[in-house]
Amino acid sequence: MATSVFNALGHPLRRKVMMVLRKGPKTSGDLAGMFDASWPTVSRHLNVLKEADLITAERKGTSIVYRANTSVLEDAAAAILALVGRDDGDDRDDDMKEAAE
Amino acid sequence: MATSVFNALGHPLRRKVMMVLRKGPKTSGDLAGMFDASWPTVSRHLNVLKEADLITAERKGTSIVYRANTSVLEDAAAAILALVGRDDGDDRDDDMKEAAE
DNA sequence: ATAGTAATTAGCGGTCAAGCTAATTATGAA
DNA sequence: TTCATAATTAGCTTGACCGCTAATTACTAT
Repeated sequence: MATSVFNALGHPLRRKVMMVLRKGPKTSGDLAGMFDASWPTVSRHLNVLKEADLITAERKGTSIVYRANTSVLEDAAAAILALVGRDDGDDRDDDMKEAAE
Repeated sequence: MATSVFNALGHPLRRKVMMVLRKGPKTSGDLAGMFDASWPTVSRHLNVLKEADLITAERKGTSIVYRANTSVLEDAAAAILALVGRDDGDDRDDDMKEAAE
């Protein structure tokens, strides 16, 4: 869960998409036109963001409108802050060997 | 810069290392013993975190002590919050086609 | 049905991340 | 020096990611 969010944000173009989207919804074509990458490439980046639940897609006639899902971004920020100091205890202890205390 | 931080946090084991390290410094051996992964594997994960400046390494006799670099985590959280709403204007507009307004 | 536009999916080549074992460096002790 | 321990680096395989072009799906309009 957190993994997919961080990985999604781990690409500059995808962060830029989030920056654009937080100002308002945009269609795939709008976004594809904003970057140097080809349309299919942008489309796949959008899919990565969607899989991470960072954006939502809604068909609007012939276009598909994308919107930022700010609550997930807030969750991600909270997860980092948990790493910093305050223990909000996310992150399951899988593949941990023992109690690690 | 932000890319390396997000990618570093994009692996569960590395987030767990950060969770452990924020409670206090640990040697590579300590950390290697906590996870199911082999020692070299853990070592490389530590290196990824170090490259992202999320941790620091200091030789202490025969061991190497790792410490969390909380300020970088705070920066990462700030970067996400910038994505959420407040415009602290990180993230350079590389590979952007135009003004995108 | 046909044509046109919007967007994704398929497929390809190249690169990079992740895991392992084995080999190597580095330090400390005898 | 020699031995033992700590940790990384080297080498390998597997699988995922990134970017492209070409092909395909989805919808609108005529």
